[in-house]
Amino acid sequence: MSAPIRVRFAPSPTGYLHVGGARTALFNWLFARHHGGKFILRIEDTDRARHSEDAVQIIYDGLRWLGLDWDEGPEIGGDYGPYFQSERESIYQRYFDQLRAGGHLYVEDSGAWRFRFHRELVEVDDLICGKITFDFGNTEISPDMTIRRPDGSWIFHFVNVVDDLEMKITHVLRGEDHLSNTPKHIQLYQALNAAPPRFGHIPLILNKDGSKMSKRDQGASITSYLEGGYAPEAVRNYFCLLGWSPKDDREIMALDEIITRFELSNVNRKGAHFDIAKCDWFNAQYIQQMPAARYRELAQPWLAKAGISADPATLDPVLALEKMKVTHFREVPDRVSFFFTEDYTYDPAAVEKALHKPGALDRLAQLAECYAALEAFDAVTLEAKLKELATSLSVKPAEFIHPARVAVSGRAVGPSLYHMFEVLGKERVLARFHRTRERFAA
RNA sequence: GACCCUAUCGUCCAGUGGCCUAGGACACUCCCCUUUCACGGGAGUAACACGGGUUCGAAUCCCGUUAGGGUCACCA
Repeated sequence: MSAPIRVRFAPSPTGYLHVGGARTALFNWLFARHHGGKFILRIEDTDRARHSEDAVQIIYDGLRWLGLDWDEGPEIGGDYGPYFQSERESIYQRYFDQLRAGGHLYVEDSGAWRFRFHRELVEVDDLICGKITFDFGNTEISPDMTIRRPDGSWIFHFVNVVDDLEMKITHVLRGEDHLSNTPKHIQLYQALNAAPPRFGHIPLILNKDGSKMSKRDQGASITSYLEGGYAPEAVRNYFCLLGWSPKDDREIMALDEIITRFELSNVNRKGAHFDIAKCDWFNAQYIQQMPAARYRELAQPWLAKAGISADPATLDPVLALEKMKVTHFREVPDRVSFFFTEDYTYDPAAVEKALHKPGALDRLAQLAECYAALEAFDAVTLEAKLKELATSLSVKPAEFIHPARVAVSGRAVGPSLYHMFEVLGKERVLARFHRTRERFAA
């Protein structure tokens, strides 16, 4: 309890960051932040052939996008580096020699080094799963494990333990897939005359149907969220609730509240099935509640990609119009594109239904005339005037509304008509009415 | 195959022996709001895997079965 808490996320640079890995990183980060401890990032690149700059970058990008800043690790430094296993050769050699001197190792004919595992009962006191006893007493196959290949390179189990030891990791929070390896890791610590850290195994994330989540499955890769138009705060909130619960019915929670309430004892032991629909709901909720500046910030890259750029004063009123309807930021450009060009396209079905109706173009002319006389051009006035006009001509407001919507946006669906008018402004609205009448006359 | 973990609505969670004719959320259906599309509000469908115990009483404790997952690599 007295030693400062140190946890780590130790991914292998495989070219993508799996949602399960990200969630493991998140829980480690939450645990560290909750206890005022350190969160360390270590890159496990012993398999040198697979190491690439891009692969490492994907990990950094994913973690940073989720807001998981590391206190020690690549690009940050720290007192226990280097933080790439490929650069820790001399450390491994030292521990290897210690193990060898202690008589814990033997060589195979191939030249591979194996660690001699004691065939006994090993108890793991897991922070999440509780006390678990592994019986290696009468197992048929050898529990011994290779720790070094004939070519001198190191195997995961060994370097992982050595690094956790060297980096003074106090709590190892990792995926449940490592639970069965834990007794072996514990024996490695014992052979090294070191006290093992505390372990906590987090249940895995599966597909919604319960199958294992692989790279291609929807939502499996963190990159897919960056590219899918998600707000990181929303995705992070959803991930927090995958396997952890505050034990009341709160779901949308500020990060501070989650940090305060995050306890390992509240982490579930059951594997979670991933549901992208709920993740989408979180995203929509966050977007709805988002301040205009943040909303603009997240929408801007998507707008830029669609060739739309404008200053905040112009952008914000337009963006506000559709904010309540957006689920993913990628939808934004299409929803607002007609505000930024006079060359917007007309949806044929909408034209057929609203403009090719007998008298539709006349309604447009009448409404234009009415609006042209207006001083104020705000939504409230616009609505009142349109309804007044309809009443005076004894027609339904819809007779005006539908043609006007298509005239001004080219589509049958969109923002509230009057607010759309207001944002567009009198001049552009009247011009669009006029242009539409000319274009679809006769 | 051996060892280990798990088991409440389709999904995520609540429930730690009586407050449970099992609660919330997503999704789905219907209604209201809205002369667009959404948001929002309301209602509804829907679960304690099975079998034995323990107990006055079990979703909650124990055992077994079944099912799912994981590990047994010179992958991490």
